[in-house]
Amino acid sequence: MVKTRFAPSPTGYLHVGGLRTALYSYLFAKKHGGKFLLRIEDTDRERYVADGVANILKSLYWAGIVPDEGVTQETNGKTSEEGKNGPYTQSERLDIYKEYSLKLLETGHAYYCFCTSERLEKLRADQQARKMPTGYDGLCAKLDPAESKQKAESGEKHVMRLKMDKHGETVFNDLIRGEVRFKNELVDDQVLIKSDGFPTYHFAVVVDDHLMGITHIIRGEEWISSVPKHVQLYKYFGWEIPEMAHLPLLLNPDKSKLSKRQGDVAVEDYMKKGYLPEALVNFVAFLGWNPGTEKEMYSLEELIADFDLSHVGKTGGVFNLEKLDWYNKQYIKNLSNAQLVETAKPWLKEAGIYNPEALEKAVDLERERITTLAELPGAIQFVFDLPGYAPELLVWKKSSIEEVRNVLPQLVEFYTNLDDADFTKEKLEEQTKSWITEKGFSVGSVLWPMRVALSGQENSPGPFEIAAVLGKAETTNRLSVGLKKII
RNA sequence: GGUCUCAUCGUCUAAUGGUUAGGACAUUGCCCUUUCAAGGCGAAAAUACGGGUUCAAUUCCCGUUGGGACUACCA
Repeated sequence: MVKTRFAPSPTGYLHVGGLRTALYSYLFAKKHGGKFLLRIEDTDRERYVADGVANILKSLYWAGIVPDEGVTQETNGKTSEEGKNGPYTQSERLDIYKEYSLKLLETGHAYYCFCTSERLEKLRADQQARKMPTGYDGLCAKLDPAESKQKAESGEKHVMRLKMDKHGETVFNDLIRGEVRFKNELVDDQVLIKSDGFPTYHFAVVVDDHLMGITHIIRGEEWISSVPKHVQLYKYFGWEIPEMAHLPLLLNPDKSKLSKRQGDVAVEDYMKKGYLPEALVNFVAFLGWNPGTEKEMYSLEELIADFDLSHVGKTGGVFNLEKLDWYNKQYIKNLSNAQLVETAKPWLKEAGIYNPEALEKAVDLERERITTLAELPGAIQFVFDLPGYAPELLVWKKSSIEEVRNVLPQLVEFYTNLDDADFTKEKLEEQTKSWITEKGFSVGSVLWPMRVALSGQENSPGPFEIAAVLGKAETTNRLSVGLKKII
């Protein structure tokens, strides 16, 4: 059975690139009827952020990417675990790494290293100065194993390194790039266990992926050059090597690796700005993948059905905000009024205008005009509070103030005589337009001042839609307010 | 510097030997129209360069150039 995993480090937030990696892993697993696992790689104590895990989980669940196994989130938001291969947080698996590292030591595939960071730095500086490839020189590999074991056990500060077999080359088949080969002589004797007793990524990832039964490793391209070390480890342990797929990176507009410096990279940022999860997921899925057809609106379910690693491209994709905006607009447009009010609840509440009943109609006025949910309260504000506006705004460019003075009182009178039941968009439009014809006015000379009087804005939805939302009393009231401004 | 890797409109991409090189976003023209949106119909816009292979190269091979990743007791 297919089993994939996403293994983030809790360094603060979920990066949009991470979201895409998680999404592809999730889609691939679901597509093949398999399982998607979430593991937390917190072996770097210096970069650890306290609520990092909760944060990542929150973003993932928001996007609809729910793990079948590993670290999960309960409905109350609490973090928990699911599955029999745990613990799924690396800092809780230290004894496991120790056990396996000792096995490597016994078989002579690893060795203790007592080199100081000063020596390592100097070594590297020398190599760089001589324009040589950098890497550990293997000094401690020459130590007598028994002696070195005693030294380590007596408490001398040490790390454990992989004794890399430098002969030949490592060849593997990447599901996205095809055959990739590395000369083993250039592969470093990677540190496996750090001096603080924690494993490095390279060691933990191999042990965990094997123990947790991962069949397909889908991860970012930045890992491709460390594959030889991992392959070596698999071979030393006699384990089966999982399939691997290295995804191209997400890029800034200037084509550099997507970074915080050039815009928002946290999923949380987009959440807060009022992007819908469906839009972000759809957008991010298409950054590097396409179905090979011209369909581009995809729900998560549809993605699962059509996703295919063979349609994942090899080139890095620029994170293009304009396209994301377009997707967001599409998804907002497709929401029902009730759904729109509900999904925009946090922003409406913050603006102090959350009231489902009153909002359902109002929200419909602006749905095609907003890009994000965060814009909604500001956009419909005029429905509740008529903004102040300059009297001149009431005059249409092809009309005159005299004409407004003539038209507006008659319009107020006309609307005063209508029934409340006439205040629907359709009826209002029909009746008003025939009234305009009857009176011999030009359409714009009536509708422009009407719209401005009702919205207080230069740009707004159409006058009939607004009037229908406002109702008879408020409509005639606002019309009268406008009239007073120009008398 | 070394290793790996990538290269189609501004951006995301389709086309895996034969197409007027297709679509989407963005840009832009027109229509609709009381404004802004939305919508409809158009336009402009790409195979990095140089060699091969082939009757035929976006497509296969080599080189050049350019980009990116990695090169930590970070992931």
